[in-house]
Amino acid sequence: MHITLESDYALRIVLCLVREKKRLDAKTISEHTCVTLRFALKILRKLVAGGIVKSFKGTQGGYELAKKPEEISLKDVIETVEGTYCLSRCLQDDYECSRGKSGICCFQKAFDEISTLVQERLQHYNFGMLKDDF
Amino acid sequence: MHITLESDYALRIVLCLVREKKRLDAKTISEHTCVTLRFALKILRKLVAGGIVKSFKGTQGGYELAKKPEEISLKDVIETVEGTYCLSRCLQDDYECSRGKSGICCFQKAFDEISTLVQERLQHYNFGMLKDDF
DNA sequence: TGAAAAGAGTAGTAAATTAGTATAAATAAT
DNA sequence: ATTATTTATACTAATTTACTACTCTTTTCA
Ligand code: SF4
Ligand code: SF4
Repeated sequence: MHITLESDYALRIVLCLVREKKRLDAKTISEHTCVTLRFALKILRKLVAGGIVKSFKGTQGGYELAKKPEEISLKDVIETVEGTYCLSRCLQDDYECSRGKSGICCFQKAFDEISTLVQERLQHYNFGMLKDDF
Repeated sequence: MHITLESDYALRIVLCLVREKKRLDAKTISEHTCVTLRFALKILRKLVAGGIVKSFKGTQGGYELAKKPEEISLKDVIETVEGTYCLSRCLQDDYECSRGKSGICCFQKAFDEISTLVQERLQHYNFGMLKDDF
């Protein structure tokens, strides 16, 4: 939902793979990104499940990008890690507003509009654009 | 920083005052908004400190708006409760990125641009516009 | 063929933040 | 003076975030 440290780590990890341009093992990625090995492994699993990176087991294993840098947006990475972005938890499917009234409220409409805007902007930035100026 | 339940409650409280158009005590506000009395009192104090509502002590005391509805934006209320809005904690003044490198990073630049956009939109919506369709 | 080097999966814990409460003090109206 | 109200500080509980531990599986290559 929100952008947490975990998303930030995920972005760093993807950028690391973009820049090194070769298969890297989790330990190397961890060192390059200042994310602990265990946490990096956990995040990498999400990125694999999300189709952003490919993994290879065994000796000489590691991780590679599954797509071209310009095909990976900030939104792709963040939403793979956090789920759909939204400005307020009110917009989450399972959230039930404690105020008794039914129907859509004015705040919700505003939050929804803004969330869409944020998603569009996050979609706009991709790793093809970003790779050269970290 | 983010929009939490507390901000949401604050918005409901302000809208309640906008719609009732008269002095209300905390208990009444609490009932109208489905926010517990104690928590509503706490939020009301922040709104008073932020110049959005005025308080009156003693018998027949309570709270009134300190400004016209159209002069109160969603941003005013949210930032009074949460502090300056930002998309990622990276943008907070005191945050220190754990990655060793210095300088501004590409993600930070994107986050900053998007945060500004969100703030502009939150500023755009005010209680003059919203009061009639809750 | 089996040891070593990787990642996968599940569960757990610790830290931080959010949400909410309790209590005592101050103030204003009557 | 009494009562109805807000103010202030401190506290606790619940939830979420951040991170770790342990065990299992897969792959490579001597
Ligand atoms: S934005 Fe409206 S519907 Fe959503 S939680 Fe707040 S009051 Fe409820
Ligand atoms: S956005 Fe960049 S500077 Fe900010 S926390 Fe992430 S890596 Fe660090």
